[in-house]
Amino acid sequence: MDTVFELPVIEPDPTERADAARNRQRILCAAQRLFEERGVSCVSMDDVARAASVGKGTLFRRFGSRAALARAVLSERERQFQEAIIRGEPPLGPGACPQERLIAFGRGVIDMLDGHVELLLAAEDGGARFASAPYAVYRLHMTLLLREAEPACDAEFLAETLLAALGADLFVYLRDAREMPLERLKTGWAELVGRLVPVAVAAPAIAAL
Amino acid sequence: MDTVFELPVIEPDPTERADAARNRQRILCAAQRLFEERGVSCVSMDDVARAASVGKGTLFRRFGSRAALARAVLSERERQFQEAIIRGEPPLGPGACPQERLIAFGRGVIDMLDGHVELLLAAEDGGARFASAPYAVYRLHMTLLLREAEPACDAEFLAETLLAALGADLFVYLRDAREMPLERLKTGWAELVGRLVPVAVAAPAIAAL
DNA sequence: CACCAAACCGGACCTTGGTCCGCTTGATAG
DNA sequence: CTATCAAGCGGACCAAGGTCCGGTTTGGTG
Repeated sequence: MDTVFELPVIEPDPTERADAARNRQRILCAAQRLFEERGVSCVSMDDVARAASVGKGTLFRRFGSRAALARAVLSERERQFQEAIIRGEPPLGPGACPQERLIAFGRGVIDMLDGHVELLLAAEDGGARFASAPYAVYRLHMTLLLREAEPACDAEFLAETLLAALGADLFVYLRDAREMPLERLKTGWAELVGRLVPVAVAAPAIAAL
Repeated sequence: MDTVFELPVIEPDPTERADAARNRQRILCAAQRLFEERGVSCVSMDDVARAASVGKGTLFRRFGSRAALARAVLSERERQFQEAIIRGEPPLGPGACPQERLIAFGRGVIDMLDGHVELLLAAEDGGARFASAPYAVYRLHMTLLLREAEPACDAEFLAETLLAALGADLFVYLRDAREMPLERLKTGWAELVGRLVPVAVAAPAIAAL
């Protein structure tokens, strides 16, 4: 029952006018630079517009919201991570047993969080999290793995709740306020997954492409 | 190893001036009324101030932020729930085995969410969630139960991640966007807990829907 | 090239959460 | 009762995300 699915690649609308494309690039570069220079939370949308020499209207026309801009800046890394999940090496990619893949997935997300919390926090702002394309991919990925490992469980629900444990807001709280070291978070994730799904005894069934 | 602890009761500062107390009441009443009438998300802080015949400065002086105001409006129900947890009847209160109490706790939270999502959403807005007094109580409660049921686990970490599964934003997404019925969420929670911690004595295994 | 409609641009403008600060008032001391 | 002054008050003000719309650009068409 393994579904074939295309990951929602962000294809750069070919009918986009030249000036629009140029402005998109300008905005993305300016945003990335400013975010690195001053920290995401210290950069306003006006700042970005000004740095990109573009009107505020243009900025919002292109990206719709601050969260979406953050996502756009992250999109390349996000794409790489998805690639590693879907076609990469085990244990992250296909080949390992579901439990191992789930654990590897969580470790990967935690690493990404550790490197780009601010950006991810901005990207998940408001209700933006659940509506985002990456979230849909992660959700599907986890659902399939859970279903494979434990056909009797409510995989969809468990996937959502497990993903909640990998949210940026929780991460920043655990890391900064509760001062839990990265390793503890990763070990904790592994423990969580380990208790939820059994280790696969033998044959890793299908390689989900 | 059950720790005695005082729940952080919100004691109404006795040194508060008469006019201050009167304004607090006015604000709380107005807020509650407006929230019910028009829905939390359709009520601005200016609206509340105006309805309470109070300056905006006063409003913020008393409650500090929108999230804090929402929490204040919720505080009575919150207090009742805490009371039920700490001194109430089993399985929510003491007396039942940890697993049963954890399941009952989740069901209770889900019921509260179902009744007051908007308010809880506002209360958890921003990073306000993890800093709130109720969160600290829930966290402690779950940590103690987990530790009791499974001394070898990282109870603190697991408590945080399990609480993430009971967040208002996730709930509203699952209920409204994913259209999962309440019963499914409760059953899912029970399944999650059931897989994480063993049953105390004789055991009805999980009845996965 | 001349023309046109659609797409795009930019910045003025709106809303809203939150801050500031000069004025007012309640409680207490004398 | 009056003096005193910290606590409280209120509304002008600010920042920042997001919207609107009149003017401009682009790219295709005759």
